[in-house]
Amino acid sequence: MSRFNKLIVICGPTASGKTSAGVGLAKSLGAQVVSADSMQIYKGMDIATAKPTHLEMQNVPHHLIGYVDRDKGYSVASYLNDARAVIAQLHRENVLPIVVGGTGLYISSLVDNIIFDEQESDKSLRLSLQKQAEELGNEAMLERLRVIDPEAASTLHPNNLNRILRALEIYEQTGVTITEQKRRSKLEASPYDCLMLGIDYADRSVLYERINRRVDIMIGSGLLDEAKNAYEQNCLGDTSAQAIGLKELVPYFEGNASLDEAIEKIKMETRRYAKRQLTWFRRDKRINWVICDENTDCEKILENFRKIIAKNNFL
RNA sequence: GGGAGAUUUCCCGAGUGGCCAAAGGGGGCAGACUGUAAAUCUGUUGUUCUUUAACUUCGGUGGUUCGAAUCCACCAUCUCCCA
Repeated sequence: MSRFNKLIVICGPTASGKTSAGVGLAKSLGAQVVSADSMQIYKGMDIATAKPTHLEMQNVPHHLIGYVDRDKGYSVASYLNDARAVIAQLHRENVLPIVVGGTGLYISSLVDNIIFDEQESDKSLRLSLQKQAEELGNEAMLERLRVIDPEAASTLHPNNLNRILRALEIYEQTGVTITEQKRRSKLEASPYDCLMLGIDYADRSVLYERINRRVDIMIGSGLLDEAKNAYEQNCLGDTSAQAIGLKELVPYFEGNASLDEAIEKIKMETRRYAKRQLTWFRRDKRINWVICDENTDCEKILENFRKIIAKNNFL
């Protein structure tokens, strides 16, 4: 049976065990891993972004990890270009790609085959819009959007200036409203035959414990040095600077927080991030969830994955 | 031993007689999400109830008052100051 368009996705919140489950599944299927992680794409920041180590990869080829310079911007559109190319190549080689990651927007855009234009975002236009927003206020900008695109405006809260400006930016740049652009982006059917697997924990506090523990391990593995280097070299771009685990240590480096406070902050932000990921993934009804507790190990997860694959007659 | 001050809902913190289930922030929970997404933003947060509502709550006990988180007395704990 040909696998030429098959795709398995493993998603879930951070620290849920995606990486080892992905490797395990890939090994047993002769598949390869394609990361779907907006931060692991960057070079460096290995510890903060919890990139799989050489050991953890167990000789399973991993794609889209650590290949973008940290000062470079990146976006869903870039990801889709990269991921589609890698997946196409694997399909040509008759290798099953397993997309593993926690960036919901990237995953759903890939799975749903969202089409973005070539259009690059225009920095100067965005700056000028930001300036106008400062002078006129959010409401005024939202009002402006309401005139050109009432549908989009009705879904946006005045406080969400980023989205309001993005919508205005698209229109000024292309003459097409974001609503229309969204409609067009969804016209092409997905080329993939996709099975989505998710990992979650029955008890949220178990996940949070895993997160806390992992942050401690990161500290033990040298997160401080990694963050200090990034801080001193000031080498992060707008996107990579958002990574949790680096920015939270800056107050400590500058003497405005104790190390413990900074570490607590990393844990807290990671927990909150995990929660947002769950909110995103939970609404995707295609995901087949494996619900874990504190005793679930990787083998158990793999067993469940295999059951789901068999039940769906996927391979 | 003497003096001054504190104790508020998960946390911090406002509240000095009714408009207080109690501002604000944090956290928690829920949600949104198409080019920065590990970001950005929203709602909610004593209990019961669908609600107008009712009930319990502001260290403890008792009191003053039509009415107390707010006033008084005593007790407990903590902080500071003088010994």
